[in-house]
Amino acid sequence: MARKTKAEAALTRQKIVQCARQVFSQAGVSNTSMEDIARKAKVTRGAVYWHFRNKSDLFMAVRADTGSLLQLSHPTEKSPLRRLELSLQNALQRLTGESGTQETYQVILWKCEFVGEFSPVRDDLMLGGENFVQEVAKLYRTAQQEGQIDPAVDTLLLARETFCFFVGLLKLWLADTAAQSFRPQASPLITQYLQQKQAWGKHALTVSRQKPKSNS
Amino acid sequence: MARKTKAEAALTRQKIVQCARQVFSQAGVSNTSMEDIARKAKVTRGAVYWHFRNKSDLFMAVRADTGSLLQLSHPTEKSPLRRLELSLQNALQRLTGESGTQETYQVILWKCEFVGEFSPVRDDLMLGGENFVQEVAKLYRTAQQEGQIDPAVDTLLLARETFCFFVGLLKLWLADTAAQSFRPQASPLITQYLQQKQAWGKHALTVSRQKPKSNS
DNA sequence: AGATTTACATACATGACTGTATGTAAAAGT
DNA sequence: ACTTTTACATACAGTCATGTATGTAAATCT
Repeated sequence: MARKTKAEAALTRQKIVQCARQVFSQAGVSNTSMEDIARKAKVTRGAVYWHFRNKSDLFMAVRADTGSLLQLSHPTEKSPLRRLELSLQNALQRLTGESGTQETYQVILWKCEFVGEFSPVRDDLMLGGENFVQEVAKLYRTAQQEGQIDPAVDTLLLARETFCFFVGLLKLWLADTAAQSFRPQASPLITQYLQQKQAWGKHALTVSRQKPKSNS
Repeated sequence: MARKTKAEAALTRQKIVQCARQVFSQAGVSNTSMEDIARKAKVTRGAVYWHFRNKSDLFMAVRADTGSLLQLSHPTEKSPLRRLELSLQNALQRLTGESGTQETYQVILWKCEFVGEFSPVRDDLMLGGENFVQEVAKLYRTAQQEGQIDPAVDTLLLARETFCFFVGLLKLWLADTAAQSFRPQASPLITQYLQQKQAWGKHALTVSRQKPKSNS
């Protein structure tokens, strides 16, 4: 019952966040009470309410504690399409390797209702998504300039398509909790998806070498 | 207070389902009480509990009352890729036109926690998805045989990709409740997505007419 | 060293929400 | 015509979760 030092307090706070994430991902956000979390963290509700105003506040902390999957990695890679693929594959690997990340996205995509106090979270997610789309669009533009993808396609639209694809992929990957049917296919899915994008490049090279196109 | 005839009872049941769907889509499943639904349907909880065992039972009824978006339409269309596009576009149109359909999918994709009694629903959704994937894979196979898409790609994997794309599209479409940013782009997104698939066909034709490939 | 704040644990008040039990009048069966 | 269901409305009991108020001992401040 001795009062904790500042560092110890930070630790219990961190533990509460971790346990909240776990319980959320198992029982869903609405279904877990503050006491469920407290019990798992081996504290009382008093501790939880001291660190967080309410459940949605705690939920925000859980999110803030988790890194975003939707960001480009491998900045040294020079091929834009290859870099995008590595980023997506890396996201999958993080999902597999980092249990906390997997739990958080499990909550976000299957175990949470974006209503009331949680609506801002959805908007925030969409904002992050739009950010990702813009960065991917840049990649696609340079790839287009390098003649790797069809100059006819709208790169911004293409980036949105990729975003849709990846959101769906994440959702289905997380749905396959038994890791039986979908998860093994996820990585080849990404590979083939991006191979198609540059498939044009191969054919276009063959074509343009024999018959240059006129600008439209 | 007069007892209702069988037909009238069926009507109140239907009304309860409709109101449940509306309230679910606005407040989320966990956040709505049986009385919320009863009030909206202008009955008491007694009526609701007479027709449905509990909330999850009512939720199943709401789902059963809604047609699936994930099915091929336009069976007369002979071009497989065109048929797929028409099906996806049709799904979007139904989402826009049929308020009940939109509400149900709003619930499924943003306002529901697939936990406990609701876990079977997720599995059922995935099953329906796998069914859709198989049908789309058939379309892709015939398209491939007709030389419309790259013979190198795995059509089953391609169908899963399309499923991912569409799931993500649905989710993002539904997130844009203001119908401002994403929804206007959804239809062109589908169009461009499927145009890319047959882009290979065009180039391949050009190439093969000038320089026939050898079989590998 | 004393005063003050911190980091909780404990206790309390309150309010949903659920499920069931009971009542009831009319419809449906015979 | 009489009995039995039906289709609810009403009433009741009980659980559970929330938020706050209070207590407290030690850490931190001055």
